[in-house]
Amino acid sequence: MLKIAKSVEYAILAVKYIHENSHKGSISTKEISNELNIPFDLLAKILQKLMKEQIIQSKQGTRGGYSMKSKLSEVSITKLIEALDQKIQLTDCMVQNPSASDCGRFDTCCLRGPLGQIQDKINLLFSNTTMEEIIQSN
Amino acid sequence: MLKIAKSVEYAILAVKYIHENSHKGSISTKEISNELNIPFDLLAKILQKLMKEQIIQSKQGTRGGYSMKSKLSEVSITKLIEALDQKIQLTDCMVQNPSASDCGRFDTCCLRGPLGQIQDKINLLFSNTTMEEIIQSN
DNA sequence: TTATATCGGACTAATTAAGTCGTATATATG
DNA sequence: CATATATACGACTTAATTAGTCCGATATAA
Repeated sequence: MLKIAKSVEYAILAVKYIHENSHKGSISTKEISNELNIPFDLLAKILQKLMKEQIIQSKQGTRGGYSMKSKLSEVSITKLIEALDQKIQLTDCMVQNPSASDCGRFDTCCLRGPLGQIQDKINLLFSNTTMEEIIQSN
Repeated sequence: MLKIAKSVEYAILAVKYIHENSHKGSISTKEISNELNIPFDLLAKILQKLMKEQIIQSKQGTRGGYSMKSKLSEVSITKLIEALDQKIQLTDCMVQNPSASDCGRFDTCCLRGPLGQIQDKINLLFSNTTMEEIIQSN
């Protein structure tokens, strides 16, 4: 219960790897995949999404690969989560403007209030944790 | 991502219902199932687990059903989660004594530290929220 | 021109979560 | 004491989600 997506885990590990090997220039998906034991195709999709959000930048073609674009201190876990089209959502009815189609018992739902508060706090935990802190803590 | 189990949702709703209808005596699974639109068999299993943990008590046979056993203020969401054999676990490697079989990259895993801290705080959020507060907030 | 990369969508497999079924046991009531 | 109505509990099936794979296209250094 309350698992974060594997793609988010992989993204954290990959960003760390790219940062720590930045002296080498562009780092290929293949290298990261091999070093971190992350399925190549899956990792490729993840890196492409991080690139679209300008967290990393890419260079195509031979000797291509990825390098950091954003500063580590600006890359929160929340930023990674959003880049990967994921979201923190404790229940089906915890959406922006919930309607009866989201919540089986919309009118009498006693969960949105208290769980909403918890969810907000969880969101803060992730948005206040940056890649800089994660890398320093090792 | 980060969804709580439906069984936990149902448990919260059911405990609320049992409490609010305590004047009627024992409340049957059938009544709760009908009123809250929760699948009967699933709800039955949930209530049995809550009973084993003494959150509610049961009376078998005709006119049987469930009534509250614990005080609302003593029933935290964490208590419900545990009664339902669920647990808060952000990643596969966030277990008590992680080994290489839990964590694909055990030695170099940079997630257990920072995510562990977040997980601890999430645990607190759930253990500090009781059914009393949930019911009052409506 | 070729080998090596990223790009990006469609598809499949695996895992987990949700829900169902069957049978046994308990008990109030006519 | 028979019957209807409940809980008890394990096994099983189905649905949903998540993870992982495949394929063809484009870009580019050597």
